[in-house]
Amino acid sequence: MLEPVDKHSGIPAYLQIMNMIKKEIALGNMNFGDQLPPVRELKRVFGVNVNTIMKSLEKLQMEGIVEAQHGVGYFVKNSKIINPKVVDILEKSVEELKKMNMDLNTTILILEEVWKKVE
Amino acid sequence: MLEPVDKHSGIPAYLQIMNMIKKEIALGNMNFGDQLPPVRELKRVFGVNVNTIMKSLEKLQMEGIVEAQHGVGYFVKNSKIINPKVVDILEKSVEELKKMNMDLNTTILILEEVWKKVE
DNA sequence: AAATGTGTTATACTTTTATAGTACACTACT
DNA sequence: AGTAGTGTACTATAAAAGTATAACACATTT
Repeated sequence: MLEPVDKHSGIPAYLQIMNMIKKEIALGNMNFGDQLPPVRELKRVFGVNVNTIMKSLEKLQMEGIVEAQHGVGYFVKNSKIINPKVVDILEKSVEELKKMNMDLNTTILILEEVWKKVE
Repeated sequence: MLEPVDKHSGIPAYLQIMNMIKKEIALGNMNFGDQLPPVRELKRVFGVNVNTIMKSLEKLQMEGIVEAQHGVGYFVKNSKIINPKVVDILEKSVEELKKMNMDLNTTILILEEVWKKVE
């Protein structure tokens, strides 16, 4: 689930953290009302400084995805779980793409391009 | 094709530039042996400084995707064009995903997760 | 030889990202 | 009241990313 940040990816740590938390919520591993691990725990899990955690959480709060309660903790505010069918669709596509020796990065690049054009 | 960098995305400019060039090559819009636009032109197109362009091109060169020729230009060295079927697969998936009101960012998050698990 | 177009390098500066450490404030519980 | 667990705020420091500007070096054309 929550893994240490990749410090060599070039992507800012706070963005990676935001994305991992968003992913957990989208996949239903964290649900509305759930309490997030304490900032000191998150700091340990992600392997970054408290300030970096704070920046991620503050941004997530601005996006309305989590909510802070002083002295208590952070809570999931967003209830938008994705349709399980989404995972099915992607699994089938990924199976085919892997057979064609596609790598993840290139796939994402093409996906972004296709996304602009479709519809 | 080549668009100005998004300075508010949080993704470093040199990474965005690398990705756009990789995409052009993967889609077959740039082919083996083709000359890239001059650095001063790229600077104009992407809306960044020459040094940022140089950083992107040097990294692409290290990855074996382009090659520099001093005083002449940069050339595409990589010939790996993707199978057009890849675009077909993704187009169909994107159509369905858009019907379910999925957004691009969430889709990419789930895709990364699915990529790890499949096969 | 000169001019032009190309890549290359250097310097100084600003902003963003991240680390580290410390202290403070609020809540829940006994 | 006290204490443990939580978030919050502040300062200082450093590293990375990007900008602005200028000069330099190589290749091609005239």
